[in-house]
Amino acid sequence: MSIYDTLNKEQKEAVLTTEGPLLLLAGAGSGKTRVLTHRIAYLIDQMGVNPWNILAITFTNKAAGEMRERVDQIVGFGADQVWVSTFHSTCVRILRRYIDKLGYDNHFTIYDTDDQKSIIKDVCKRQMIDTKTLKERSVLSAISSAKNELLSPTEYELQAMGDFQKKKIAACYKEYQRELKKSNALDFDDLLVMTVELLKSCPEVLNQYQERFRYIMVDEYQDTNTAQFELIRLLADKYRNLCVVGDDDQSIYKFRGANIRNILDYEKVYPEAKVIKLEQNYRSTGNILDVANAVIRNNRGRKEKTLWTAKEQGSRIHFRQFDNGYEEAEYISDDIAALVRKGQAHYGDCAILYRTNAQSRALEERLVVDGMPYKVVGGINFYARREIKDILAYLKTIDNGRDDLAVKRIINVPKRGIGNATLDKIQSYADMRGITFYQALEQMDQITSLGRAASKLEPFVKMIQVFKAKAKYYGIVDMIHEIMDTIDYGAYLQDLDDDDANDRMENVEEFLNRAVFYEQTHDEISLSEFLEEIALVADIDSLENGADRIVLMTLHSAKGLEFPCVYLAGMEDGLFPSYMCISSDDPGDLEEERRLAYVGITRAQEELTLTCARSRMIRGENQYNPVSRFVQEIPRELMDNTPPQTRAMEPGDFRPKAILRPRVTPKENKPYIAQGIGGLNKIAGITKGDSMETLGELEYREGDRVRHLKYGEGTVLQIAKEPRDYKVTVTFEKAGQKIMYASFAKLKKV
DNA sequence: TTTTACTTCGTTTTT
DNA sequence: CGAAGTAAAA
Repeated sequence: MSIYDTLNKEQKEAVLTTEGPLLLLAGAGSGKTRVLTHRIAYLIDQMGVNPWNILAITFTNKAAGEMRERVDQIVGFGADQVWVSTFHSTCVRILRRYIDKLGYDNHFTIYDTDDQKSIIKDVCKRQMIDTKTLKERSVLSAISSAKNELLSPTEYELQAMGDFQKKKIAACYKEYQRELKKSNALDFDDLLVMTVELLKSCPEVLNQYQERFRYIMVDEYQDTNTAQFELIRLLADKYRNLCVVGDDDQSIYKFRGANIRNILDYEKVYPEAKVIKLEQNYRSTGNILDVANAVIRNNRGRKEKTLWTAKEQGSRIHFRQFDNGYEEAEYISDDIAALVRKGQAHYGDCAILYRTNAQSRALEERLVVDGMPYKVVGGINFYARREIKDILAYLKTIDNGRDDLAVKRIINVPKRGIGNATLDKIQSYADMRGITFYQALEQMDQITSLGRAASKLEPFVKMIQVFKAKAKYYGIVDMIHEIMDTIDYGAYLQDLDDDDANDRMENVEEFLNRAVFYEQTHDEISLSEFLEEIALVADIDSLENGADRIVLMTLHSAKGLEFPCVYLAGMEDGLFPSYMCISSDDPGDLEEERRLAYVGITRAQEELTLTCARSRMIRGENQYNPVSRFVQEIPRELMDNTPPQTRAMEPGDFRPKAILRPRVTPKENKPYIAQGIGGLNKIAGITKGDSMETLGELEYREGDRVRHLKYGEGTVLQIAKEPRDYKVTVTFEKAGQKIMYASFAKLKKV
């Protein structure tokens, strides 16, 4: 009995088909990850393939991590040699080695969305673009789409002939790209574009990677865009051992450039391709599957397949309509509480999915009131938070002085009296000389126009130089401490907004934890590498498996996950499907939305509940929406409740009730912190289940002698109780007086 | 240069 | 409604 005997017929065939192009049409829950990992094992153990020659590509770090783990479990020897990674990390690894061939410095930085925005803002200003008619966001998304389609600025310009608007965008694209290059920076899309360009222009590099990656596997193939497709095609061109796995019914990233044709036309590009369909679902009950099939059936232009299950029919799915979003939230919260009470589920078995991130708020508020443990995935990215970005900008400046944006961000943080006027003077000097902003700073005595401002700049430059020198032998954690102490960041945060200071400090602490984790898990500590790993994290990556908490996330984030109990909230026409795509003239938009519904439904293993509200607060006003058309597509006999027919709104249909419920913001009263990214939900010294308000006792009092890791010994001058932490003032022998947070400072009584 | 008060605008979805 | 950006005042 081998590990391969546990596979069904189709799965087994997929595993044994090792040579040539292979398209795996894997329906939801059909065990595709299992097939992929077993296929890798089979290649290594049975076919004698060198693990070194295998590449497995996923979209998120989480997926990559899981695959890595499972491969490790079943492959006897050499599993760590298999290259398992995301598209973006793969590209970064290649570019770090060879991007100099494209005229970039191998030490490039990666710009995130915020960075992109500030660049494009500048560019638009210089191009004299009226941002009322042509918004920066649209320019940016046009550039992104162009890159996804591998269109260079010049090619885009050619295409724009005669189109006034497009010509403007083309000009922006060109200048935007020039700016990025000047800062030796790449945006997310560039990572792919540049890698493709590199492989196309350097045959010897291409050949090297073709030889290395003789067996290639791509997960979630339906979500690949043209650039990703081209990258894969190039790499696989020599040996043609390309196995792609995907489900056209789960293609939900068109807005991000995903090209559904990549999967639909796979057989045209690879005529010799073998196609295997995995249609047996191991995840959901028969009823849930029937619901999913009934909904997706309404889409045209899909590869025909019908999921089936050997599982029992299970209970009917649930449908409930409420007067407003608050009652919807209350119901879901109560329902989960009841399940848990009856012992039918754990919190961690339950997921609440919604269309837009904004919907999480009402749900969160309710869960907080009811004291339910939960965790929100998504929203504002952890690394996009102000306090984290500040520290990151310091690190980037120290690591790579060419990152103008980072330097400009921190030059007046904390306030040094350096304003826009000064910045502009330095920038124009830099432009004149063709040097970077930081280089201009270093030679500021040459900039005569600066006048008195120079005296404010000098200490800043000195400080960075000291940091740079220390960075040579300091670890990352030490470096962060050093920065924070030098600029007295805690005081700065408090000055900024006393209410938020605590939250922000917690985030900083979590950031430090990650730095510690990085140092512990890497033999060679490199600041650049650390910054790079951070740049490529997605929200979903943080979702840890073990925690017993209700998970809240968007339908998009939920792809690839499964839960015993799933709640789909906000099933209303206008919200889901969104108003945007109902009014769109492209019927494909609605189909994509329907696929999203399909993804949502197929996340459920046992119980599925659909909820909606008659009225809902959106953008500060009440909206009245009918029940989602996707609910109407579900046969009545599969539901425990009959949804009201969708019909046009008439006056007097709804009686909007005054909502008396006091609004509680999660911020003031949160048993579990709900923040963008996982792992965040711990506060030092407070274990899960504790309420934040029950502040632990401190082991020292005013007047006691204490020891600090960095400052050494001192005397506690004052302890002030704050909502979630103690603020301790200590006079240190060596370092002098410092004000710090107890949970952060980790003071020890002596 | 910094702070404050007022206006505007947005919601899909994110590696 | 709330965040974020802009104009005016200090």
